[in-house]
Order: sequence, then C-alpha cells, then structure tokens
Amino acid sequence: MRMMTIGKLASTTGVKVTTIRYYESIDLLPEPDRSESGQRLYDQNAVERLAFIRHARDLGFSVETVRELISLQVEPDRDCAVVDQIARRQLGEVRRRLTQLEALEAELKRMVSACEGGRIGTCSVLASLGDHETCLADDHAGAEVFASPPSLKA
Amino acid sequence: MRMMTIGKLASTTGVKVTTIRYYESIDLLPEPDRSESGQRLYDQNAVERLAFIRHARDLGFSVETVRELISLQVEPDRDCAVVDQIARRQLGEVRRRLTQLEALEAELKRMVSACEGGRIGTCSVLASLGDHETCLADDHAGAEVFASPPSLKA
DNA sequence: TCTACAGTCTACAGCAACTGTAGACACAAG
DNA sequence: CTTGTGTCTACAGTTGCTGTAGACTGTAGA
Repeated sequence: MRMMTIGKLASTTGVKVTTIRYYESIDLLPEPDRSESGQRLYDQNAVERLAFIRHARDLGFSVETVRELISLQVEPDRDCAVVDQIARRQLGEVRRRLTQLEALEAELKRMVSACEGGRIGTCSVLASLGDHETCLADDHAGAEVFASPPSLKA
Repeated sequence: MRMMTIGKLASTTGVKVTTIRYYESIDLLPEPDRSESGQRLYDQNAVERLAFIRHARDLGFSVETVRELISLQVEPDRDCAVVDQIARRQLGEVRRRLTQLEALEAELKRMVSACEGGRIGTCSVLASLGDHETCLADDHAGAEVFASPPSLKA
C-alpha cells in the first residue's frame, strides 16, 4: 500500500484539509506518519476511518458520539445494543427536528401566501412575526431547529 | 405603563436573561432605561420587540436577517416585496433541510432495523457507517443539516 | 537549472449564537 | 438582620469547524 498526502486524502474522502488537521487535533484521527520533510502521510486505514467519521457526521452524530462509536469498534466482542441505542437516539432526534421543521414550513408558507405586495406598514409577514400571542403560547418548541448540533453525549 | 426588570421580561417572553443582555450587546435590542441602582427596566415596547425577535429566530431567521427585518419595520412606506422575498428564501431553506433530514431518517431507520443484537464486531450499524462506497459517491449533500444556521444575509 | 505556483506546515484568530463563570452589588421576605 | 434570589459587568467557553499569516516543500514548464 502506498501513502498519500493530506491533499490526496482530502480529495479522496471529500473532507477538507483543514478539517482533517482539526480532527487530528481533537484526537478523532490518530497522528499519521510523516515524510522526511514533515508532511503527513496517510494509508488506506486513514481513508476508511475518515470515511466513517464523515458518514457519521453527515448523519448528524456529534463529534463526541463519533468518538464513542470509534471506541466501540475497538472492542468487537461487546454487545451491539449500545450501538443500536445510539442510532435510535439519533433517529429520535432527527424525527424531532423533522416535526419542528414541518411546523416552520407550514407557518412560513402561510406567511408568504398571505403577502399581497402592499406597503411594509401593512405587511402580513411582519405582522405575524410580531404576533406574540401565537408565539408566547407554546413553550419555545421551535427553537434550536437550525442552530444547535445534536447533543447525544450521554 | 409600568416597567419590568430583566428577569420579568425573560419570564414573560421565554428568552433567557443572558440572551436578552446578549441581544442588547449586539444592538438587536436598544439600551433600556435603568433604575437608580443601575438595573435595566423594560416597557411593553421591549416585550413586543423581543417577541418579534424570538419568533423570527424560532423560524430559523439568522440574527442578521432579524436585524434587517427590524430595520425594515422602521420604514413602513417601503415595498413589502423585500420582506416577502426574505420569507420565501427562508421557506426554501427550510424545505432544503427537510429533504436532507428525510434522507437521514430513512438511512437511520434502515440501520436501526438491520441491527439484530449480535456482537459489535458484526454490527450492521457500524458496518453501514464504515461503508464509504455509498458515502463517497454523493457530493457531501447531507452535511450541515444540523450544524449551521441558515445564512440568508444578502 | 531557474522560476512559478500549488501544496503543506504551525499557530492562532474568528465565526454564529449563545452559555457559563466570577465577584460584587441590590432587593424582598422572614 | 440575615438569607436567598436577582442583577450587574466583563470575560472565557461552547461546537465544529474556517480563515489567515508567514514559512517551507514539491513539482512542472521554459
């Protein structure tokens, strides 16, 4: 097996060079070998590990959860249930977000279709944003749909 | 109208005290009056403005977009189309995220249902995470579903 | 061989949108 | 008068990266 530079690893996996170095800095990737001049050199193992990480991140698993999944891989004799549980939790999280986003979509759709192109003074979009009757009624359910990463550390 | 402290404003609007001070620090909320001892005092205007901000944030509008919407409110004679356009862009963004989350849900569902409770060494969840054939094929479409806030600055 | 130019290195600052901390002062109830 | 909660400022920390500066390395064409 021949070694590749960080740039080659980046183009192979679709993970940016800076992100690869970041993953190394937080110990998600092990320190690779270096060439004589000090450049990082990666083998096929690194490609697979990085693909695993990227795939898990794409699925919304937090970095801490990915770390956990990796550590589990090292003990292949342990019970699979813990992995299944992590995946189920993630699925629950995704469904929760889906529900919230669907509610947002409905409200935005309503807002947009209500706009009839008048002056801002009478704009129904701004009016519905300012309508804190509907807003204060719920208990902040819509928050964090975009902003925060999934927190599935436990 | 009587004035309320920051704690009262927080409980009224469901926005945390620290977040209210943060909004003031980034000029999303104006500096309020102060009591003799220096405590912030808010009136009904502040309640409405904060409700507007929270509602817009809940709908996924970025802080910069909220700032823009507020500045538009000050000029009620301008054309409503710009507000409509912001709302439509946000709707598009929400729909894009919905599509991605639905794909994630499908994959996680598939992973979870494939798990049959064996040992980690043969766990299908970890196997499908490590499967970079399916992972490297697409062009990273699934990323940023959770992580990043909507960027609708323009 | 010289010269571009792209790639890589480290170290650190910055991003969004908050949240948490420390240490001091304010205020209301018992 | 004490106790406990609320508020103040200022600043560091959070997540998951991204961008920058300034130096070095590797490679391809003239």
